[in-house]
Amino acid sequence: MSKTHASMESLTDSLSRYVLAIYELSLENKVARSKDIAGAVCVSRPSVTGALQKLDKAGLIEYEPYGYVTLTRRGEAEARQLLLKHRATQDFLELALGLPESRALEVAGQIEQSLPADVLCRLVQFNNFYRSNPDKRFDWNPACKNLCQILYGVEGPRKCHDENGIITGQSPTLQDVF
Amino acid sequence: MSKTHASMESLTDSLSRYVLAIYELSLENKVARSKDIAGAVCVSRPSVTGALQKLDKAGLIEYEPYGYVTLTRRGEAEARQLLLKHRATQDFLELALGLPESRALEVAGQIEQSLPADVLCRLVQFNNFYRSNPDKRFDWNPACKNLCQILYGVEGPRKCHDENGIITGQSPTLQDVF
DNA sequence: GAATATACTTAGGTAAACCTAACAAGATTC
DNA sequence: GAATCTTGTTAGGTTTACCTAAGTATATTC
Repeated sequence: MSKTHASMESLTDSLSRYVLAIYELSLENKVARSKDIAGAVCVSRPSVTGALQKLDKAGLIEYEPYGYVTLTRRGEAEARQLLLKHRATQDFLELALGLPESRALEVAGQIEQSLPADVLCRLVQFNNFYRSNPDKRFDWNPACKNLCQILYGVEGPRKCHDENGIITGQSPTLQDVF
Repeated sequence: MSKTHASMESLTDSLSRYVLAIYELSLENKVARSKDIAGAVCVSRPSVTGALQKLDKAGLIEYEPYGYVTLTRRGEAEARQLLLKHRATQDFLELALGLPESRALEVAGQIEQSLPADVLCRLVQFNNFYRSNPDKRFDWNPACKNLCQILYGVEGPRKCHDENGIITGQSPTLQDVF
């Protein structure tokens, strides 16, 4: 019988980061240890303890104080779903928006949380179509007009990517034209 | 001279919702009143008071207790940027992912927050390209294979859109196949 | 097997973002 | 102009998610 794990309609952003870390550590090292989770999620060890207690209550991990951590079947399903969201987002950012891999990885981590399953489903289909139809892709080369020219027919204050199509980190001050 | 408004590197998700509401109410009614902001953001009136105090300190609004609220120049710039993020996201969801307008609006509100400016810039360019090149679009019609077929070569547990290409709200249980 | 080091937890605190209940300031009405 | 809304604020509480400092368990070393 054990616990009444409150099932929890949907994981918070914060908790899902822990789930993902546990999943990846388990693949690497067979088991996930609290200290390594802290490292992966970039929080203090006490924060991990608190998160583990919640995840345990929610039935997503198997966990005894001072013991190793493993994902339950439900936890693993959750982790895979998160991973798919991440991958789909990253794919899209590289494939369709032409972001360099490192930046796509960064941004995907911010966006993935807010992808509902129906949108994810379509995004995956879209990516696949776009991947296998290179002729339909938007050409991200320097010859492309920049945002402000396309949108407003005026020269913008700054470009958002350099001559090589690599983003500069500087964004155009959209306020000036919108 | 006045206040040392702490400038605040970046608005929190919550505060930006208030800024947007103030912007839209100002357009409609000339001025924004606390009660209407509460209605627009869907929070209690005390929550609005708290948020206004923070936004005032950050230099984004002009605000005296018991008075009307107006955006400063910086606040207005912030609001326009947020609006652009929202519009770009919604456009993308309809144009590229084929979501119906109402659903696109819903989901855009969740995703927009996490769009950095460099990605926003590219997204706008992408949308514009996609809008003016209908031949390059992915055809979201019922004949298209569903997610699971494309990805894994197997029939999925459920479709994520019905015969008319309208989403059902039901998402496929990706866990089962991924 | 006692001493030390590492790993984990508890205790207690902070900050953001919300809430309800109660009070105060403006605006309306009679 | 006093009584009564309506609106806005303060007071005090909750939850989530983090933190540091200090104590406890386990593992390692001598």
